[in-house]
Amino acid sequence: MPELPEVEITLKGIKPFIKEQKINKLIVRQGSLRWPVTDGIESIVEGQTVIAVSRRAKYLIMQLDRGSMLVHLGMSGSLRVVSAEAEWRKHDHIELQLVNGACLRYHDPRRFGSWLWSLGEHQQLAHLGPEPLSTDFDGTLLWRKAKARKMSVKPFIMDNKIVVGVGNIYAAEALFRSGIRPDRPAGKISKQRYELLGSHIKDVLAAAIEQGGTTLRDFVNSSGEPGYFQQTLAVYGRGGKGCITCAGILKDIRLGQRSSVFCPQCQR
DNA sequence: CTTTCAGCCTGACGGC
DNA sequence: TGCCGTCAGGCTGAAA
Repeated sequence: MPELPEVEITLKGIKPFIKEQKINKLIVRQGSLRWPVTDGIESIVEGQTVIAVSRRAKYLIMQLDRGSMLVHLGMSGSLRVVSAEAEWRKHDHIELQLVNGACLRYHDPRRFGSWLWSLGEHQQLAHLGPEPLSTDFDGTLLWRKAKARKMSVKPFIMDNKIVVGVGNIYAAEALFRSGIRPDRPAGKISKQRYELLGSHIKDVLAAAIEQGGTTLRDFVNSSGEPGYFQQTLAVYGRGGKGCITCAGILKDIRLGQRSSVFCPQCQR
């Protein structure tokens, strides 16, 4: 499922094909996504040029001459560069055709993603926390924001107002690498341990980007290939199996309605 | 203010 | 074999 690394992989893959290219046509076959695709978006974007493509949190932003398209891959979405004649597959919902002949297909079985248009700033981007891979983010910031918070540390680091882009997979992995139990109250963790957690969040996200992202079921990059980081996962999806460090049995608990796997021996 | 939780959606999987 | 219930997950907005 696309988290920050998978969105970054997608960005890198699509950018060369669409940057500075003029839009020939946008086709919306299924506009019923997480939010309805902006009404009339097809005629709005036709003839405009893609000035820049970027990522903020798990959103992709395509900046046009006037206004921008905001794309979210939800949980099962992917964007692929295909040829103009490529067959439409089941769950291909949107196609962006460029004048240079490239086509971008948006595929999303669960339809939790979105594809929105706005002339100004998108509401979705208004109240986001810092980017985890930027210098704006570190363990000290986590420690400062965690003061007096009773929430468990795992849902805390997954809160977009604290830091963006840390989803269930990478939260679990970063906590394991840091030796911190996911259910420890956020406000009761030392500054020193937060420094460790902050750097492990950066490391695990950077490593996942290098491996092409994590593919559990749906994710493929813009060429249709899976990522390889799942081979590196120490705890996510391994509840009941042996810890890679101490061989103890990994525990699977629910925090904030999310499955949270950890090692009771290695994580305190 | 903080925290919790329903709802959106499809496909995979287990039990019967 | 097929039907049904459950789960997975990001994000929002309402409720507590």
